[in-house]
Amino acid sequence: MKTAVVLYTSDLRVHDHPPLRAALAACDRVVPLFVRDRAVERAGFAVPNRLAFLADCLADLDASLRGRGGRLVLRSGEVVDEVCAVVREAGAGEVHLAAGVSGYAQARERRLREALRSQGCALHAHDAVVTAVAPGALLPGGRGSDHFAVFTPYLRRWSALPPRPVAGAPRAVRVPEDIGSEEPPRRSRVTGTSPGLAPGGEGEARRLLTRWLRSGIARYEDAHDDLAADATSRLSPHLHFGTLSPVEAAERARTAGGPGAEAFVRQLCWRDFHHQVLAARPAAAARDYRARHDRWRTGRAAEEEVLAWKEGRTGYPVVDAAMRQLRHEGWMHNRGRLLAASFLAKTLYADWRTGARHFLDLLVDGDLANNQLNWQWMAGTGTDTRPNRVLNPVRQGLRYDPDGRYVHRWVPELAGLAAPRVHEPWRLPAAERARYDYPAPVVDLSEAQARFQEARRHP
DNA sequence: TTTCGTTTCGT
DNA sequence: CGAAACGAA
Repeated sequence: MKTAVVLYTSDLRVHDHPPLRAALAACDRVVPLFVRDRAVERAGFAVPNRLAFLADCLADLDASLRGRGGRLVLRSGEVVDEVCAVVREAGAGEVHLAAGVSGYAQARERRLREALRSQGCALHAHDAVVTAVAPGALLPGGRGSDHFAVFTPYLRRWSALPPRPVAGAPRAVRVPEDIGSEEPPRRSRVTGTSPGLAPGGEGEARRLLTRWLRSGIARYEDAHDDLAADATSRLSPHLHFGTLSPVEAAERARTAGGPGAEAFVRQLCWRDFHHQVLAARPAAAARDYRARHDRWRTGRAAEEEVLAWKEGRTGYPVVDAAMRQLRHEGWMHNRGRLLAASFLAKTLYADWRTGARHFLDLLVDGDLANNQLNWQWMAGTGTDTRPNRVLNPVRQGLRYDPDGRYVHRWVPELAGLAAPRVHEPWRLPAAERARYDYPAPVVDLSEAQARFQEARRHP
């Protein structure tokens, strides 16, 4: 009787799950294991929004496994210790998991492999579980480089790759009976979550994907940047927790076809792109990918401005709308992320890490690779070789929220003010402006622009 | 085969 | 500015 452990991390599903399939193919019994990792808590990544979403995911995964005759085993502690303990209890000869990209995930895999070897247990890390294409599977032509630094050539190669076949969910999962498990966490017990937080779980992910492909994706190409249209897939939390397989999402989108599908698959490729950058440069999670020698503003004034940004009261309506959506939903429209990030890093000229951290504190899809590298892209320290792009929040508002509906939704103080004026309320005559209980701009745009250009001129 | 210079282009 | 591709050497 052979037994395997499947360590779940960011892959909380039963469909299209190579580690689970491999374990079932090789062994009679499998222990599906999730460890609430103390190291994740120590790093401050176990935030309410994601803990609540995670609770849904674990409950759903447990239910799916029970429907197949198994169950999910839940532990908490140091991940290596807990896996080793379960391996011992189950007499397992192999452990399967999805390969991860972050420095932490890479170290975890290394430490796990070492610890298990001394117990005579093998570790199998599976590619193309967290991403559609494994980091390092595609490399640029010229020698020396271990990753792509430009998206377009990466997309070309990524698109030409034959996709890994999508694996179905297993019919049966036989789990040894004497392996103890903790109670799964309850979503309702998590405090401090965003009121409009989306539900988690693989079932929800699959319903969302089906609905998206049937009725949402068709207008994605035209409307994905329209803040009020809210025409994005909202699949990001499911991709982050792995309740949805990126391989399956891409495959089913390609089958659905059309320009919307192509634009959506392109976003899945962006996700892989950022993962392969982080896998090759794990330090980029906390340090400039390209040093631009920025002297980010510090001190009292800057801190106050950053606080106004976090609280959605910068006086720039579309920025504030985006920041309030983040607080309320634990999610933000992608266009909102871009303009909010540009505002912090370029207009306020505050350290991108401060903004990235705030996003990770609230985003239900808060993903190290996507979040940190998109922030770096916007801050001009990322892979982009043209570091001086600044998004003007007024122009962004006029362009991506032309009728002001997004601002009206999230900044109700301005609900009575029509576009285009809603994007620059400070230009209202003083008497009229006083009717709206809305702050004046924290900084002047042209002053901010000059300050930024000046700082970049003198490294 | 490998290295180097040139051209193109970048969410 | 600098990555990537490509063709010349």
